[in-house]
Amino acid sequence: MLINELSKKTGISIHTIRFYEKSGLIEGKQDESVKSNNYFHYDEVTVEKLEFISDAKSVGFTIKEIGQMIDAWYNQKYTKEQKLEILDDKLISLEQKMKEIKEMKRQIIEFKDDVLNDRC
Amino acid sequence: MLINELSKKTGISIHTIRFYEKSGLIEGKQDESVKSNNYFHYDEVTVEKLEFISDAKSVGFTIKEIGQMIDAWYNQKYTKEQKLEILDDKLISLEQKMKEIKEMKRQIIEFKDDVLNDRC
DNA sequence: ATCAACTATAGACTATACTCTACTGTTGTT
DNA sequence: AACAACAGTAGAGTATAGTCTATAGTTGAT
Repeated sequence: MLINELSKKTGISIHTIRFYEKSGLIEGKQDESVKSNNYFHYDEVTVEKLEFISDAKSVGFTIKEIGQMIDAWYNQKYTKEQKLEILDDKLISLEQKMKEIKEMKRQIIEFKDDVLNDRC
Repeated sequence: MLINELSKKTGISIHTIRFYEKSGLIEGKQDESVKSNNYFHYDEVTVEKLEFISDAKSVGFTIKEIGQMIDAWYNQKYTKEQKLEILDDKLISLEQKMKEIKEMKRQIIEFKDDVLNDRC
């Protein structure tokens, strides 16, 4: 599919998709047999990746971290051991985020309690 | 205390503290009786606020959102009802973040499984 | 053949959250 | 009095993550 269809499928703007491509997160390929244009074609794996990017961004991962994860899963840039290390690293950071969120919840509930009891 | 001590106590740089002050998150006060300088003085509540800011930032809240929460707790800018609404709103967004993190964990564990079983 | 809709590239612009520099004035110790 | 260490303001610079504009060429329907 071309970029317009990819954009519609994922809900991510064409500009942003191009930005992700420049950042190395995704990659379209050009049809060598067609010489009249240089249009890029994208496959279902790219749709998957973009969905993953959206999810990963919303939990706070940076483009760089997301790129690492994508490389750890879809590419052959790393050895099996390196891939597992990267993914484990991300799991640990998610655990950390979980803890911080729980603590923040506790804190806000305390704030609420103070508001309810006119202690602030 | 003066800004240097505040910085050392909280581990937040003087520049960043000034940035937070300009952004309206914290507020030092000047000693009216001293005319020779315009040094700002900070209290323990400011230390508390800065610690809260650090925590809130690391769970992904923006300066704006953090400002709202601080206003909801330390200031009289909002009515009791508005304060509770703001805090409840933040609790909901934390719940949402938790869900997303759990889903991302599930996803990464799946990736790991694929790596372990040579499915990618 | 024309024209809207699409594609690509390059680069400018924006928002957020800092981070640093320049400059000036104050305080405290020697 | 001198001077390092600290204080303030103003504004420039940086990194991240987009977002938009300009320009030019391509495709497909009429």
